[in-house]
Amino acid sequence: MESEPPFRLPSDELEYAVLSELWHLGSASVRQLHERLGVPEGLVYTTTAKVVDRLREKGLIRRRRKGNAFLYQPRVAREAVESARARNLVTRLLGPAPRTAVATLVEAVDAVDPDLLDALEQAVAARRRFKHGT
Amino acid sequence: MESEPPFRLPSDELEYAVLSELWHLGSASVRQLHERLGVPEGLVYTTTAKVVDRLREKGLIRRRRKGNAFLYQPRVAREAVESARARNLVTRLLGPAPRTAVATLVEAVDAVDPDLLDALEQAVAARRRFKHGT
DNA sequence: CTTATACTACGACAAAGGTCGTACCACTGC
DNA sequence: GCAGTGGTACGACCTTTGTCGTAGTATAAG
Repeated sequence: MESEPPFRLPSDELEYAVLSELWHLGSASVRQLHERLGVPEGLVYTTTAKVVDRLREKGLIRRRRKGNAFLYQPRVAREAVESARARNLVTRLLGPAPRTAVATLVEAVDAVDPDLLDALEQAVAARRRFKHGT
Repeated sequence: MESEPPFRLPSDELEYAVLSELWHLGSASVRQLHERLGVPEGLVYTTTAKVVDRLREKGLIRRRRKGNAFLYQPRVAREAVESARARNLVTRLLGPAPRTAVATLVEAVDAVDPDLLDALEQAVAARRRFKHGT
């Protein structure tokens, strides 16, 4: 049993990237976020600002004034959002044939980075230990 | 090296579900697809038809006349699309900290169905054998 | 106080997908 | 041939996200 999370998931890449950056930095202005994410992506300042704004609408971040600007910081735990996100993606992937899908998943992980096969194995083992230890 | 796939990925749930059903059935009319997917979802017939239409626009399925209606069938291999889809999702999930993300991924899989931990482990082993054998 | 500068607020538009509704076409039975 | 039934075509609307542009606001410099 588990109640619904009190936030709306950041739906796509840019939103998620901004939120991630905020988790990383702890707190940041739109300017900072823009320099780190918007500029490399060739975006205009107000685009970044808009995304930040929408994250705020979703209750994922909060802000406080700092001089003429605002400083933003996450309002939700990284772990909570990432778990939800992962479950979301995994649920989509696993369909009516989970075992086949799992194989495809492993191949995909391997394709992205072969070293992750080890990480995957270790993570499974760790998860097992965790479950037995509880 | 690998060239881009000659199709646009089915982006979201319903589109993907319809395509999956087509893979399953081999070939089907809109009516059949609607009975299997649209009706359970409480959708109207033309909604299903529209989705089928868009899949055709994307080159994912083709059709031939059958009486007054059409029969549709997949135009792309299930494996190809599913691999691309899996890589897509995995790429999103793994970010700047892949190892952490892998752990989150494993937890998500376990959360969806504990039995899949075994499947995951086996898939990793199978993947290893496959790589070494090649 | 005035002006330049940086920042915010917010409206606008495009693309995708989901969802319908309507209008039109084809076959079937009389 | 003509009506009825079922199928297709397609336009329309809504929501979400990415993307800007513009206008207004607050601060800092002189």
